[in-house]
Amino acid sequence: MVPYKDMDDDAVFRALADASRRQMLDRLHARNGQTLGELCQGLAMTRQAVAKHVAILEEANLVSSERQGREKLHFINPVPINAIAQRWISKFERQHLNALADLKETLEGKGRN
Amino acid sequence: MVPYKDMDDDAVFRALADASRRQMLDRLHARNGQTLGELCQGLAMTRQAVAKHVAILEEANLVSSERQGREKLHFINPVPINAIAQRWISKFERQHLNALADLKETLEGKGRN
DNA sequence: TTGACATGCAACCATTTGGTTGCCTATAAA
DNA sequence: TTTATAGGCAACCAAATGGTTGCATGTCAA
Repeated sequence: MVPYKDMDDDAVFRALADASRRQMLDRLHARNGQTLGELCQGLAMTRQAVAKHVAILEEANLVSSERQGREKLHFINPVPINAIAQRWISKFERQHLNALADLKETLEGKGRN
Repeated sequence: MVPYKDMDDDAVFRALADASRRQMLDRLHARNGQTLGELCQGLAMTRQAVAKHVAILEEANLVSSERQGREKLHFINPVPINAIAQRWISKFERQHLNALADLKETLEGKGRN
């Protein structure tokens, strides 16, 4: 509803704070549309614990899901991560920004030669 | 000691999970080298609570500090945030990467004209 | 229809987290 | 040498977090 505010950031940052949840995002990134059962594999915890993590990822809008028959498919949503990277992290990222600026300047300089 | 591993990521992500700590980083970004007392101003919590947050930021290597007389000056360290942005978030950031690649290609194309 | 499978829901538990208060130490200033 | 200021340390507390177990529900297949 409300456009991106700091509260949304908070949910995303907190969702990303747990290594198991980051691993789930990794695995969804490797193969999108996995079921809850598939996400459970390789994680040393019960299915219910995984379901809770997934719920937190969904609340942060990092994962969306779709019920298909008796299965629930999960899809990663890169938008909130993008938003954080662009609006928050890039503030602290002088090196990257400067490197990009330098690259642009260098190449534009070449263009004018 | 050990180069950047996932355990380091974990400390950084968890340090970033708290809104008060992100605010402290914001404020250090706005003006570097603040004392503990200065960092306390405007935060609705005791100095001791702020000191704990600072300790967490220091353990995550996001902030370094230097004792100067009876004051302790705090400095933001952008390296871990850079590292996360580049190694972890950019994986999910197709748009940004593509935009950067496009820019590079465009400008290099100009250079060859 | 009956059984197996995928998921949901709720109660419960231990540990971590974010905060407090109280007191101590060190340095600067009067 | 007092006194005020900046910070450190430790005990304590409530709430959030990450996990469990037990059971219920919905759907596919034999």
